[in-house]
Amino acid sequence: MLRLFDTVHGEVRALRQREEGRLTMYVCGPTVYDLPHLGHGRFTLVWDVARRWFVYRGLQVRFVSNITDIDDNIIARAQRDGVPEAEVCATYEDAWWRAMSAIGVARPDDVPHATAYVDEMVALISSFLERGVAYPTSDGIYFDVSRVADYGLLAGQPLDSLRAGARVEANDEKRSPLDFALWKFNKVNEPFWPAAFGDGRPGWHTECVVMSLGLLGDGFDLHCGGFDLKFPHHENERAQAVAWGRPFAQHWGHNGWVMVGEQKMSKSLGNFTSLTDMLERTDARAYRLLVLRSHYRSPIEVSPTTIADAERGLARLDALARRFDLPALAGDSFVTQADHSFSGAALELATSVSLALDDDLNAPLAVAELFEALSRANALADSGEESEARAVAEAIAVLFAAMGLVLDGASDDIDAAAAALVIARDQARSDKNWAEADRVRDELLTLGWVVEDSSSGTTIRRP
RNA sequence: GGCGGCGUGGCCGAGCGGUUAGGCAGGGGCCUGCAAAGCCCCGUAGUCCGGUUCGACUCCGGACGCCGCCUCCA
Repeated sequence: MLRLFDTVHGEVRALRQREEGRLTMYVCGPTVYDLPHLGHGRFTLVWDVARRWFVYRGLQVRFVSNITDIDDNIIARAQRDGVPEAEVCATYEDAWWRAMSAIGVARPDDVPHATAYVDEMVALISSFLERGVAYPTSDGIYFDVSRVADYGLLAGQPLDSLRAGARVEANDEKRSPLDFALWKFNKVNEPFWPAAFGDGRPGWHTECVVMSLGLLGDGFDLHCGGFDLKFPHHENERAQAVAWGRPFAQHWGHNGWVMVGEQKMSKSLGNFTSLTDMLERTDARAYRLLVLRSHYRSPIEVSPTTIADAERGLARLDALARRFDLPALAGDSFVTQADHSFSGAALELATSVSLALDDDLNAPLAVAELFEALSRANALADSGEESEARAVAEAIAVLFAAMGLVLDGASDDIDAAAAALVIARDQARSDKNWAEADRVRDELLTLGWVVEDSSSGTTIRRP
């Protein structure tokens, strides 16, 4: 049984499905006004792993994640760069999908764009105004949080204590500092949509509630995002759903953030590294492995040291794939356990990995077991037990693929010159001409190849 | 001030009331002509102070330290 920590109840509990065998999940996506950073990489990887694992375990998953393409930050960026808002969105949405593709995050089943749902948002806000749940001020329409009895459910504290902690509010027209903008009236030179209550643009919290309920329907199963979205974003989405009279997400999942030194990586602190930059100097799979090696609810340290650490681990996995000539699985497609049957040691491995991941996505434990199995597979092969070894190695590849990590055992393209050197070295070795063999090896190393000998002769590969 | 989380060996990072986490780095060994890759062995950690217990890294209490949310943020 799949179990997952639920933020509302503060405990790991069964992940139920509204409809048996089908899981509906919504993950809050990015606002496209800048390059994605490592934090975006982490949350997308975490929930991509979750999605893939649920699919592996036999669920039919409908995964929805939005693109926020209207927002104050986008307007500010457009004005700064002197280009239309739509161009800012197009540029950074493109960068987003490139990065997602690079880190192997599968495309959501649906990618709603906020601007395509403005009519629905306007209708919802009108109904809130009619019922007195929302009220206008000089700059927009606000939601009256006092109208939702259990406001603060996700924050884990009652309205009063939230209000007590609220920082000084610039807008004294708001009835409560916690009231949030459903709609912002446009200023000069700002994009707007027409509305009876005043032209303008929707607030962020309204976008997600309309899109998630619109695509997944009442009482969908799982709503995810970073911990920092818990409050106020998710709280406010939920408040609107309550006021709307529609059952909302049944289970809430939140992931931990990326730390830089002792601080959270964030836009406001400016201490972020863009995912795009990192991918230029790192195998994207190393970042996935790094993410998998800590629990999704814990903060992760991303530094040159931890990335290098993951890269070396990855190198061992790839070496296994080369040794057993394992096929590359996953990537754009999903792996399901129904497509694989294991027995013996491979079955034991699959079982313990499943137990780990079924229990609140304990990927670090699963990875530990897989690395243990990696040593076992090599040891079996070293002692000549080829078929046993192969069975374990294949299971390792399948189980990593179930978490979206593709092992790369492909051989590199070897040019004619290098191929000739390999032949020369094999000749020298069989002649026991060690000086010549070493000279040829040095030459290969100089050309950037890693040289490995085996009983069947010299093999070379790129580092 | 309110709420939540964390403190594990050189580094990263899990589970568990008593039996090995795992990875990286380091040391020793096997294999190898020498390497590389691979395998085996090794350090035997748990912020501090109390308590519960036959026994605590694991439960309870306290102290200290750190991080986060309460404002846009994944």
